[in-house]
Amino acid sequence: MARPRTHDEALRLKLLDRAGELIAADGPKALSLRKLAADAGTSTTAVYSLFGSKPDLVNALYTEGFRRFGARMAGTVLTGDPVGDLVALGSAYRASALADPNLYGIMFTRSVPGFEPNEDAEKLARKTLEPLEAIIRRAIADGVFLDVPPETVAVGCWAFVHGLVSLELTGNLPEEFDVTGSYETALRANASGWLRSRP
Amino acid sequence: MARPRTHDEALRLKLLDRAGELIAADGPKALSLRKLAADAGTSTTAVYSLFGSKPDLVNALYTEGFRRFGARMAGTVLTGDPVGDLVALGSAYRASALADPNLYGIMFTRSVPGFEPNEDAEKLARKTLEPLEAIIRRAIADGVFLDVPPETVAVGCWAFVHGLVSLELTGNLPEEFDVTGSYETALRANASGWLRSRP
DNA sequence: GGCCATTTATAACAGCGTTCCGATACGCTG
DNA sequence: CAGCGTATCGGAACGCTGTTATAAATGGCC
Repeated sequence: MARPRTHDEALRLKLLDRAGELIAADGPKALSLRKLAADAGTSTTAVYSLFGSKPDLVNALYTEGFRRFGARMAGTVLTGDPVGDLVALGSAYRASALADPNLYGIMFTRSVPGFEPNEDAEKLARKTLEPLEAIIRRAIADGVFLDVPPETVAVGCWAFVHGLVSLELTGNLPEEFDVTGSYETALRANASGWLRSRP
Repeated sequence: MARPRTHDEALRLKLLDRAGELIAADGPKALSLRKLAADAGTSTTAVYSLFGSKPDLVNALYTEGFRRFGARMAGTVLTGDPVGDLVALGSAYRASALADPNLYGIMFTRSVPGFEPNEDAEKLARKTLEPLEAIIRRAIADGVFLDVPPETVAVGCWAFVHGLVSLELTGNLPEEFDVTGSYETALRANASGWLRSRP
């Protein structure tokens, strides 16, 4: 019917790879379609026929970011102790964010102006929180956590780690503050707040 | 010695006001020096002699944002009950963010690419958290909270409200999630995690 | 083999932050 | 009061951005 892409899927991957590198190196502001196309040995219009627009390209990065992130979350080994498991999940969350801070910015803090994830990408993003919700539902059912809506607890835990991580990444925390040293203590305190009774 | 500003302080305020309006209306991306200057009836170079650069202008907005924010924080009435007071402070924090979400983005989530607050602005920002730290120091000294470094608790509380608010503002929370309804419950749970013993 | 849709590259458009230039207008000095 | 020096201001230009119109090249289908 029509001319197939001469550059094929290979160019698509090359562009995504290079886009990730540019963002990782100098932040989201350094991602320019012109530079990206030049680095990949093509022209800007190729990006447009492959992705549609810059936000659409960022959407592909967003999706890839959540794929990796979801794998880390799902791969965390759990013990059955709700508080301990929430701490473990929180640690994996931070490790994931620190491993690729600029990708984290795209995924959670809208660091690329004008980009909004599409519906599919958002659905994938939401699915990565399933391990968290499973732990909480179980803890409530077992009578270990307070009997409140599970989403309230899940959002509370998520907000806590997201807040800590994003304050850290944006440099809002005082320089002398030792995040790594306080992180688990704080995670444990936050999770303990949902316990029905103190251990 | 030199020619004083013909436009005086009046233009400076006019520019800042209009800049705030532009950002409030269409987000940080809509703040263009050209449009700003045109709206104020002057030219872009005036902005440069008054502020130095676009980031410097944003720094002025940042400072103004923290001035208002600090006033709200300091104006919160406290009762002496640590958990209740932390909930009250957290509510004031969210109210402040919802009142001017785009300003909140400038202050806490680096929503303007290329902007970094200068030292004075950062010092002012840090001072707005003093009411929070006072409550916590008192609660630890009174033996009501766990005996951990106060900064750990303060950052933990701050991270929690910041996380919740920023997830809400960036639209990352599921649409059906009722933030207002869960907010105080979650705040209370988070603060309770630091209690030495359950009430 | 020729049609046709589609990708591709070149170049243009509109916008951005910033800077150079020349003119202007003020404060200080004589 | 005159004039110099200097900071400010408006207009135009520079180099960059995302996006798009135009036109050439290309591979599948009849």
